[in-house]
Amino acid sequence: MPASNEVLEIAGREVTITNPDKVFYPRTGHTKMDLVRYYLAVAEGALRGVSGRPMALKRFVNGAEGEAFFQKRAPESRPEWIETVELRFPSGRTASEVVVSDAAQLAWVVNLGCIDLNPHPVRGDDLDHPDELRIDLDPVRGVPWSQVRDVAMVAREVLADFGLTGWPKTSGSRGMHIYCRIERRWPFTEVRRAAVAFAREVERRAPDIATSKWWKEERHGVFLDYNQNAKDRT
DNA sequence: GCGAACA
DNA sequence: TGTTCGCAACGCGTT
DNA sequence: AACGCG
Ligand SMILES: [Mn+2]
Ligand SMILES: [Mn+2]
Repeated sequence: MPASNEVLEIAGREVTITNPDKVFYPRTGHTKMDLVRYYLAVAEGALRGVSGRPMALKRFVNGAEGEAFFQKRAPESRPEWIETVELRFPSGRTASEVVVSDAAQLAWVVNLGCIDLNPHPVRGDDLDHPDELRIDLDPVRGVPWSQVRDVAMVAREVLADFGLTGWPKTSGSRGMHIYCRIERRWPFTEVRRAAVAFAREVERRAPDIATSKWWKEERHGVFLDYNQNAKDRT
């Protein structure tokens, strides 16, 4: 296989795809270029989820079955059309994270080996006030998808009681996220408090299938991971 | 995945 | 020109 | 402060 790169013209930018023929999905033989094409096909929906939001890069440089690593800081070498925002941590350290808002930027992060996208629940212009409350459903090993769905339906009832609408999506290989748009009015600590209360209420209504216990050992069924709403979580 | 260092 | 090597996170809860 | 967790 020739190792020549592929240069795509996307949204008026030239995006280089390195190792386009590299197999990223050994079971099916799909390549890195296949993944790029996939993301371009679904770009409208993908961008709706990540646009304007800083994101952590989870890089699978050796394909979907290889080990991944997280990267918060945008690579130093990048096109001038890659946007970043500077996050500041309590430690005083900072990180310039990538903000993807168009298809060219999307293809660029996919080329880095990003298979799934991990945006923060904030917009780049206000890093301290989330506009999403995230209900993170993490099934413990062995819990069937149907049970994740059942818990989601309970979550929907609780949301409805508060006049909120949830937008579900798959997350990882077995979980689900339910995103709820909220006003950019509360800091992370307050949004997280709401998530804790929400998790406990779902657990109260469906104790046989849902849990809000932090320790793995104490969990049964589907874990409502309220800490997903803490700062610096994606 | 990539740039730097090295043969 | 080809190969090797180092590097790529951090907040929060519990004890 | 160290560890579990994602
Ligand atoms: Mn999850
Ligand atoms: Mn989680």
